[in-house]
Amino acid sequence: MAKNLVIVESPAKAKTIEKILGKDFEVKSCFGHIRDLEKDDMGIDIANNFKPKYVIPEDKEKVVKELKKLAKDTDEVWLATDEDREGEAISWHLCEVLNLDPKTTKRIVFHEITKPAIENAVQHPRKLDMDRVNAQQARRILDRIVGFEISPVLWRKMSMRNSLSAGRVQSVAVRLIVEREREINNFSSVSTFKVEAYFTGKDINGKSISFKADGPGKFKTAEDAEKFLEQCVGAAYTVKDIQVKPGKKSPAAPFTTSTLQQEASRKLGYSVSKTMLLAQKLYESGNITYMRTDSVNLSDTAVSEIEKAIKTSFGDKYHQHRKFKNKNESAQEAHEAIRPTYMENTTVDDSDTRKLYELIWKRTIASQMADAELEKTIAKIDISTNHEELSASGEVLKFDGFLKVYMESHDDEDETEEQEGSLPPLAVKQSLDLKEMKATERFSRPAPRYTEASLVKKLEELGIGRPSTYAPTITTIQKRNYVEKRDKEGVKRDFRILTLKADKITKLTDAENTGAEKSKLFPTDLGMIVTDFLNQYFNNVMDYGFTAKIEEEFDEIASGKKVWNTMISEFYSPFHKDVENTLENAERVKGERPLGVDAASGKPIVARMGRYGPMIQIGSVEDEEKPRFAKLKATQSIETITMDEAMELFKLPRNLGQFEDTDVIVNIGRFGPYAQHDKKFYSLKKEMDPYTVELDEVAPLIAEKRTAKDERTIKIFEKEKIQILKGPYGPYIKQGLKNYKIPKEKIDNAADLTVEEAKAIIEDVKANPPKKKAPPRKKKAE
DNA sequence: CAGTGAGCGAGCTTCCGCTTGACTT
Repeated sequence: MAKNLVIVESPAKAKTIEKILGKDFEVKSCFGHIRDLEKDDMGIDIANNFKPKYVIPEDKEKVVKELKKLAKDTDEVWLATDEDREGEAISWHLCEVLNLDPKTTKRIVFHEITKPAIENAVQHPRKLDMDRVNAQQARRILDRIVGFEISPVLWRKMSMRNSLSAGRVQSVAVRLIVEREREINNFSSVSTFKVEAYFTGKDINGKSISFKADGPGKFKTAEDAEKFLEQCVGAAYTVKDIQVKPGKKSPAAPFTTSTLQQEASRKLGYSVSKTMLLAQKLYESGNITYMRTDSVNLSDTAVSEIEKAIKTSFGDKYHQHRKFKNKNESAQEAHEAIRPTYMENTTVDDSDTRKLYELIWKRTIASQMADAELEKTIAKIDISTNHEELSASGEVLKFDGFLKVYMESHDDEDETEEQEGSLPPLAVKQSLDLKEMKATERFSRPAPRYTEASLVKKLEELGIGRPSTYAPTITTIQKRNYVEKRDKEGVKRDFRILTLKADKITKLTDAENTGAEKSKLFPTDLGMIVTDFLNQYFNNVMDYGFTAKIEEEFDEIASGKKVWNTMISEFYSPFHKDVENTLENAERVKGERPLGVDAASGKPIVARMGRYGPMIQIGSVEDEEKPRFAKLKATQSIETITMDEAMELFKLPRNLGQFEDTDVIVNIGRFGPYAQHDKKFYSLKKEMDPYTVELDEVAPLIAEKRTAKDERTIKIFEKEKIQILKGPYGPYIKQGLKNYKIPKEKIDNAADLTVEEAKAIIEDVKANPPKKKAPPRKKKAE
């Protein structure tokens, strides 16, 4: 039994630290928080000054039991959880649960897992900081109050009440997406004409050259652009002036959780959850430092390792020592930036995580490298026939510096113009030959829809959410069906081009695809309706500055200037009044939008939310005739659907005619578009539009799927309703709607199974059901 | 697997942050 027990949050960290501290220290992990507010009845005694009721969650009982035992048998317990607010609270909960005296128990902290940092921490223990703990309790209690008081209001006031939720973080995240969508819907694009001139000639060395110059600003109309081109007819062009300016680019800071998620999304196309999963793997295998961090700081040991790596691989002049500071004030900096543990490992063996690792390696090494040096040249070109001038610019890289390994991407990358190339060497007063001059119509664009990663960036800027919650928050708002990630097809748009060539102007119209988006976040109708409701009744909590404001108060609690229950009480009184007022006065929300009157029946048509999602309704339930209903397509929304689009929806179900003497009927069901034939259902392929698809497309699909089904079937025992089927994990047994796993020893000759054997397997599985994730529910209705 | 759409109301849902598991039907 070791004399000292050190408790940290992460088990991977525990292993590393144990090696550093040696045999007198046993290092264990508590796996994050070990207690939380009780789930029933808020877990807060509001009348008793918001006294929290803490319980140990079921999945933490085991680790708590183990820690209790170890703590009892050891001379001294050291609390080494993270230094931030949450970490301090975890230490306090450990005191409470392990019966340690918070006034005397040793509390140590370090921001990096290096030998000097840890040894230094052990030499300078402090005591638990109760002010900081109280700031965390206030944070936790406020979040519980907001979430658990508003969510039930939604259950009462929304006509669709399936597990709706609201919270300080998630509701604001949805609001951002809803408002961006409306901004895009209300955006009217303005077109301008941009002039580009293409020149040919000889450079100062007599070499043939060609380059491009930009026109004088943008023209508002085609007429203005044409007038300018007319003015250029017969003109001579001369280089009037050449300016050369030096420039430089600096590397970005090393990765935090948020910037890692953004770059992995832009450069590798990963979702934020995929990035975090892979980063976790790299962390557990000891390849990178902790991946949930808001710090851009690198340890001194890391900095000198990086320096060494740069100097040996690239040479001394590529190194530049840098110390980055956090822009974000809400950062709590309990850890280092995300970096490779060993810089000498330029890659990893595992193919899944390799790309992400190499990204981290490059970003880290670039952050300590020299600036890239540029030379920007701007040549002004005089037009003899008018007072305007053209300008050509070029950029030359004089010294690559950090660009040798890494270039940060930007969200609007595909929308910016192509990289500027170099400009050929020109002389002042040199004359140039115009090959052609073009005025091209360009359209202004609305702000782009959020990607998962750009939403994280925005949330971080607003100080909302933490590194450990970015990915789960994005999952939650999609799971609640407030937001969905999807692609959007572009639409064709015509644009005009005026060309001046050989002193003649020609006009033509071309077409481009515009507005196509990939993996963007769209609000659902539900998301919009819930957001509008919350904005109306809970504008304080929905305010983008709300979190920043309460964070200031948490800071005051942490520095001992404010008492936590006072802060919570000041928040609670007006908030709870809002809750009661809403329960009493708010109408039940249906999200109705009238579209007009049905020409055929004279009945009103509305778009609205139904129990199963957005739909169109013709007529009302009071009418003698039942109303007609149609479900909106996945890409349509109550807010933007037109009358024509709505009427189009009533064309389903469609009878396509007969195949093998039986009708083929196409419709959209719970699982998407399908065809029905001979009492069987066949999902339509993605590219098949149920509104236009024809029989000759669907019939082969039916035939094909039928044989596929046959191939999947190994054996059928008709009477017992037992099937032996081929699944993605190999053969399995199916009886009724339930599947049963075939034992390993019989799986190779599944085709030879007899009825009796199959029955025996089913009985076996029933008697010893496969273990499921322990469902902590009390009772569940079947 | 492939329907529904009102209102009634039993019985249910819900937050944010800290950490990893145990698993395929």
